[in-house]
Formats: sequence, C-alpha cells, structure tokens
Amino acid sequence: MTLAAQLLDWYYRNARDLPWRKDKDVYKVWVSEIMLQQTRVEVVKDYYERWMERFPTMEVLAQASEQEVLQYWQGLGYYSRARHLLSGVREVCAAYGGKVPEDEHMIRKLPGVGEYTAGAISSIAYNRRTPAIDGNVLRIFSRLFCLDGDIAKQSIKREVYRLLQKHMPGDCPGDFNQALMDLGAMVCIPRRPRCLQCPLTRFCEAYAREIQDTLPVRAPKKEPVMVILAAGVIVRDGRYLVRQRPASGLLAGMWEFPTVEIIEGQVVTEQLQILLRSEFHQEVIVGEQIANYKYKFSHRTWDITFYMCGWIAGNDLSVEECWMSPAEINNIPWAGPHRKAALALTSS
DNA sequence: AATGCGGGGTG
DNA sequence: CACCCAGCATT
Repeated sequence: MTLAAQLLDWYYRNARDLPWRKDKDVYKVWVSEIMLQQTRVEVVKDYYERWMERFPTMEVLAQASEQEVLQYWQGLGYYSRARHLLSGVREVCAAYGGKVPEDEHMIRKLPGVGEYTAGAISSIAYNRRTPAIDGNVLRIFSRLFCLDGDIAKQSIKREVYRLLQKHMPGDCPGDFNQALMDLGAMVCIPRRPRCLQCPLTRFCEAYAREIQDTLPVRAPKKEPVMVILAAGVIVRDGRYLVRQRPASGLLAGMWEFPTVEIIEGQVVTEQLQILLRSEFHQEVIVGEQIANYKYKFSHRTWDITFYMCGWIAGNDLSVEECWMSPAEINNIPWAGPHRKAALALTSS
C-alpha cells in the first residue's frame, strides 16, 4: 500500500468527530480554518459553535459590526483574524455574488488567507489537489523523511511541498490533508510521538533510525519582553472610565481601563495621575491596588496592576474613551487581563 | 528573512 | 514552569 492509502485507511477508522466536519460547506470550512490558525482544536470547538449560531451564513456575518465580531472572537487571540474574516466575507458577498471562488489562487487573495489556508479550503471544500502545509504536516514530514533543518525555514517548506505533491492522492485530497491533521494531533504529536499507533511507521525514516524524538528541529524562541503597566479603575455615578485601543497593533480595537506603562524609577501614582489628566482630562486620587496579573503573550509579558481611583473632576472625553455602565461593560470586547479585572468588578 | 500578533493545553 | 500549536501580514 502507498503512504496515502495507508494514511487514509487509518483516517477513515480514526477521524475525529469535529463540528466543522458535518458537511463541506465552504463558509464553515473557511471559518474553522481561520479559527484554527495557531489555535488548538479543543479551544476552537466552543467558539466555532457559538459563531455559527450567531453568524450561520456569510450574508448574516457580512451585516454584523466589527465590535460584535470581535466580541465573539474575544479570548481566541490574534484578533486581526476576525477582522480579516469579516472583510473577506463582505468582499465575497459584494464582489463574488456570495460565492467563494473555487480557484486556489483566488481564495489565496482573500484577507487573512495565506498559503496554508487557501490549500486547506480548496482541498476540503472543493476537493482540489492542493497541499496544506501547517505545523502538523511539517512535523510529520520532517520525521517521515528526516528533514533536520529548521522547519521555520522556507527551504524546508519547499521540500515538504515537493514531497506532498508526490504523495497526495488524486481522488480525495481533502481527506488526505485532514488525515495529516488528525495524525499530527493524535499520533505524531510534538513530544513523545506514539509510533506504536502510527499507520506510517514503515515509511518513517526517523522511526527506522530511532530519532523521532529529535525532530522536528526548531530555532529557539526569543525571550519575551517584560512590560510593567498600571491601570486606573475610575467610577463616576456607577459608570467606569474605559477606552478603546488603537485600530492596529496589539489587541487592536479592544477595550481597556486607562493604562500607562511604568518605566523603571517612575512613581506609579504620579504616572497614573498624569495619564488621566493629560489624555482623559480627569482629576483623580489614586487609591488602593485591587488586582495584579502577570499576563503572558508570545512576545511580551505584561505585569499589570489595577488601582482603584477616586474621581474628583473632569472634562469631556474624546471618541475612543467613555463612561460605561456595568451592563455596557459586559457587552464589549476586552483586552486580555482587563477582561478579568472588569469581570471581578461587576460580579462583586 | 525577520518580526508582530494571543492564549491555552499539556507534560 | 516550558513548549508549541490547523499561520498571516507587514516590513
């Protein structure tokens, strides 16, 4: 049996029962593939179900506001994915008459859709013979063929692409690609691969040489930068002072309590007062610490302390700032640790 | 080619 | 804790 036949035989007996596999509707495949970028299946499941309940079709999603879309994405991370998906769906509704193009290169042009996602969508939804190279595939193929270069390198991806084109079957490329995902998730896992359960051991050079634990090779990650932050919680007539983050960058468009970065040597209470005065035009007295969180991103760590502040006086706010009631606070997309702080405030 | 962009599951 | 995941856009 060929590698593909062996893999597919295993897949048809062991495929995971996933919400987005109930049919091959291209919108569902699209949504699931975007949610799954850099995100594990178990996390995506609930988000996907809630999303499909609220945005069951491209037409419904196209009508939704970005704020509501972000709210449904809240907690999933990489929020530009949600914005790109929304604009991509709007584009399809407006320019392609609500029909996602079948050509891989046209799909690739949609915002948020890269090489991997275009291949996944066209193979799964349209049964096109297009490779979809993700972390699973790189890991599996680096072991199958003992590719010992850094899998982040373009050269390794090109080599895997070549091997995939050689081994992909002509009749069910979508199943083949999904079979690789499932194998990567359940058998050929990142650490301590379960080779005794693997249908491909007789094709696997790493297994033959007993070096499967040393692959794939990956460059060491950089140390995340520590950022010290102070946030002020200001209540006035039962409403909280909040602001929306800029439209680009980290946690773009999400809401937060007024926050300032504390540079070594600065006095926190002074910096908070200066922030509130210069950017929010409010006079406050900085009071007690009410919470401290260490919040880790992939590339930086926030050490953020929330201070209860007493409001004294203030002028009008600019458009991205406002006073929000507890009810309104529960209805906006929050920036990371600010969500936890807001939840603690409104539930107590 | 390198960097920015989240958050959580798992050993 | 450390590691790394169904990547993409930007520079």
